[in-house]
Amino acid sequence: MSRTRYHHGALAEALVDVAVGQVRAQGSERVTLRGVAQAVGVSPSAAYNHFADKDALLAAVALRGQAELDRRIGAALAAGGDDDAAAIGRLRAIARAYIGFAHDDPNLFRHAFGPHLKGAAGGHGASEAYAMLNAVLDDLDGRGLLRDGARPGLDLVVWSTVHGFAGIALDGLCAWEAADELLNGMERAMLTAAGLGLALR
Amino acid sequence: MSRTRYHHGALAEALVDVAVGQVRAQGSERVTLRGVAQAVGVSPSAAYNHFADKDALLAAVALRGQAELDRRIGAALAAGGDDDAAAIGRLRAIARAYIGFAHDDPNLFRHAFGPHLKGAAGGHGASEAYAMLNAVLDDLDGRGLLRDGARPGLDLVVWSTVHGFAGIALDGLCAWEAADELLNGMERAMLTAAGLGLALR
DNA sequence: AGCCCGATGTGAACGATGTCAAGATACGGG
DNA sequence: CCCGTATCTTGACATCGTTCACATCGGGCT
Repeated sequence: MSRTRYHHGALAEALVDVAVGQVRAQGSERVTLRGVAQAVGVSPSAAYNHFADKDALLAAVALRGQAELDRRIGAALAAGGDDDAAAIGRLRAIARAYIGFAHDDPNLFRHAFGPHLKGAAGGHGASEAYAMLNAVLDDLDGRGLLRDGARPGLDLVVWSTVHGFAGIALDGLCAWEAADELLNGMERAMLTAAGLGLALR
Repeated sequence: MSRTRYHHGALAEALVDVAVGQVRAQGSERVTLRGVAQAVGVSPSAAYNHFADKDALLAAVALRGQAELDRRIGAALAAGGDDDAAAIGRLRAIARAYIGFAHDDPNLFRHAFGPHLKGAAGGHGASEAYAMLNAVLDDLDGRGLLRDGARPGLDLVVWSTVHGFAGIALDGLCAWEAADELLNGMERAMLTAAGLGLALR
């Protein structure tokens, strides 16, 4: 088995790599199957040995986008201490990573949550990011930092809020700088007075 | 001035009408300039007398989508009494109308918040829906139903939450039925104990 | 009123795109 | 060593966005 099988070997992977780059740079609507193939150095129809459609290729790009979100959130949680303040900080870190992805990589973020997900992704339990958010919230609850009865359903509320803000800022409907205001408002709503004191310290 | 000026008169409006219908039915990505022109009964190039681009036409469709959102939220607020329970009900009604738009008209909703907004819309103050949300929240605050210090920034939090849930459900990442859970979670987070009692009654 | 000019629409054409069918080519197992 | 199969190329087709030259309507000026 030589390093490159036939002309390319892992053409599928190469196509997705380049497609991710072009989606990042130009937005998914301006990405062309022919353009991706040419950038890889291969004939346009070669792609049809690995993907049924242009849509199938774009679906793979969407999954890469989801993976990038998981990666960013995982990285944001890497550091941090063990006290209450650090627990609150982890929630902020998740939100900042999520919003930061949308801010730094708008085209890929938009595509990662576009109509191309339907074909491949599982339920919302499939996302690592969602599992990490639940762990952080459980931690806050265990520390008694959440208001009474606030925990059930809070994962969905927080996820929706952060995801929604990212989309709204992405559409230019509000300024990215409003993220601080959003996080403060979120924490004011979900934390006890003690937790709030820590968060605003 | 005859009823129809030249062959059509208000061709621009007719094109947008048909384009809105096709976006609704097929999703904005599958809408074709030629198809819209043919449905109106006009040559493809005729559209270029009224729109610079296909993108310009789609931008007009996006504005129609925003208007439809305003209309739905306005209609949801039409009825309702004057007591505290009705005030809380109006917040729920806004959220349900917003999510209902995404549920009933997924393609138009998605397009209304797509990249085509950048060209035409103003800041987030431009949306009537946003103004109505602020009025409802001010009313709740005036009635003392909001937790201490919760009002500043709450508009952005609520808007983000509802918008985010709509997007997440639209992507199939969670069930539409979770909307109830979301609304309960939101109210648990923002309302005082008294308000909560009313909301859950 | 009658002509003229601008607004509006038509038709044909060009380049680019997604997709497919048929043939060529290289890799890996017998 | 040879052959089947997976892989890639070539060429073609229909469709799409867009443009250009031209036709046609209709209101305003004298």
